[in-house]
Amino acid sequence: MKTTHKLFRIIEELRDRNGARVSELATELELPKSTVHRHLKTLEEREYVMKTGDLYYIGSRFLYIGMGVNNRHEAFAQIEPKVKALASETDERAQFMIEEHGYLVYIYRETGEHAVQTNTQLGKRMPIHATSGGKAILAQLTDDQIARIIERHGLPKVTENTITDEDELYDELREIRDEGVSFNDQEYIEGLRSVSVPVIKPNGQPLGAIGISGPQNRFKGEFYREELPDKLLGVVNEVELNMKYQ
Amino acid sequence: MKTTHKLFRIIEELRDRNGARVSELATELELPKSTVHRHLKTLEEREYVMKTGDLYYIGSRFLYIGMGVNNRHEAFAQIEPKVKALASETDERAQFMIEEHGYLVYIYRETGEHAVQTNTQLGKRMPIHATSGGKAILAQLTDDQIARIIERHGLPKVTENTITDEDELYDELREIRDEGVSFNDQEYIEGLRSVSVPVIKPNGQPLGAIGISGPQNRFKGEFYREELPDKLLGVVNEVELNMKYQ
DNA sequence: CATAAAGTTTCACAATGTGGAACAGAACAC
DNA sequence: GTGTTCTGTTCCACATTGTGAAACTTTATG
Repeated sequence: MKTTHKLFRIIEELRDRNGARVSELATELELPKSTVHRHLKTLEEREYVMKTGDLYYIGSRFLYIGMGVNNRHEAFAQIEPKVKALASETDERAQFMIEEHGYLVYIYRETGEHAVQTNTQLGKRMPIHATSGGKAILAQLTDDQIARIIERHGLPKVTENTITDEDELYDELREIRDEGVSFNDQEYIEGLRSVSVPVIKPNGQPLGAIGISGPQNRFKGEFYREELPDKLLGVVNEVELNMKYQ
Repeated sequence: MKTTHKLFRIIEELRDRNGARVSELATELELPKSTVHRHLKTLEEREYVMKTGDLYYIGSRFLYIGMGVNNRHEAFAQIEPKVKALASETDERAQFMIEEHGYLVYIYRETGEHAVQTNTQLGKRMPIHATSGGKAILAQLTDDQIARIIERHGLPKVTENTITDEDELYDELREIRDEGVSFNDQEYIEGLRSVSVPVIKPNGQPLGAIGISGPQNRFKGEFYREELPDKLLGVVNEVELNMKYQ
């Protein structure tokens, strides 16, 4: 459907700017002004876009639709407060992530008070093999499913530590499956480490992962290898039990 | 654009369910199965929708687009941590709201630890005349702008206390303009009170409002009438100064 | 194993979106 | 003030694109 593809190209371009004018979008997307104008007008009519003067902005209607991801599973509702609690207990960044279309996506994210930070990253996609949450989820999938994701996205190198070898990845996933915990040692950002634990549905399929991330100078030794994993395993265990017997 | 309208009807219906099948949407929206199917397939191709089995779900791509509202103004970035701080200081619910298409919309919302609550309401629209934030923003608009909003949405009664009379509303708005603070005494939900202060851009136009809400048994006396307004005015003043001299 | 109900594919048709061009309005320079 | 050059907006003939009934396939149900 070409009309729909054009529509989303416009929406995506609009999202990444802070306010855009018709002709700006038209030249950028190589579409006639009249076409862009018609699409924006329809979006405005539906209240998915806001216009002030000649500038168009993404409307909060998208935020409302986006919050619909919380309807995907009842367990999401109980996970959010648990993520908040983790963040305030550890004063580090805690997050809940899911896999979607072969990416890792942030659904909730909370940072301890001492490093207050924005929610801006919600909905952001990450390369699944370069994150602890992503590996935690991958480890719960069948070899077939894993292979399909690798085929689709490859194993692009992000930092020196990123796992780019397929066999190495499978080895690590086996380890994660055994331990129940996934670590990330600067595989996505230099100096950043993280721990994640997969949340598994009663049917055995992964729902997502809960994780904590922080700088390598704090994330080391027993705290990193024992304390944080234990904390996460406790929380996830609680979530999984509630899913079974609610 | 009929295609786009159909598309968003499908998206909106999908958002309000937890997982929907093609025929379910088709009968609900009175559209042929094949049409719904084609739209969903395009959405899935663009990764705006997720399919597991025969169930379709809203994809996190919408969340990503929705977070684009934060690009609307640089000041949003500094407001979020301030809202968090307000929530943890008061242990009540603090929020940042804007006006859009004549509605009041939640952009950030944080609740103190003792009443941990979800973000689910982000992007939700409220009747502008029945909220303290809405009235705070309205008070900053011209009579013309106010009239246009009232004409569009009316002044529907939500509770016994809702302002449904136009003159009464204008009186209250004048008072808010004088005091710089807006109160809501159970005009939207019985037993719920709130205080809001408008955030005004250097050009005199309102950016939005920051507010705190809570139950009437705690929100009374000096705390409600003096302490909370003072706290909010302090925060908003800081934000407004930063906007001027950044 | 038969029946029903769902998802998917197909295709002829026309309704719908397209985009060039013309028009209107604002900003700017001279 | 006037001409120029940007915008955004409107128009319309055209054909491309989306439509939906029907056929087909797959999955669930009795």
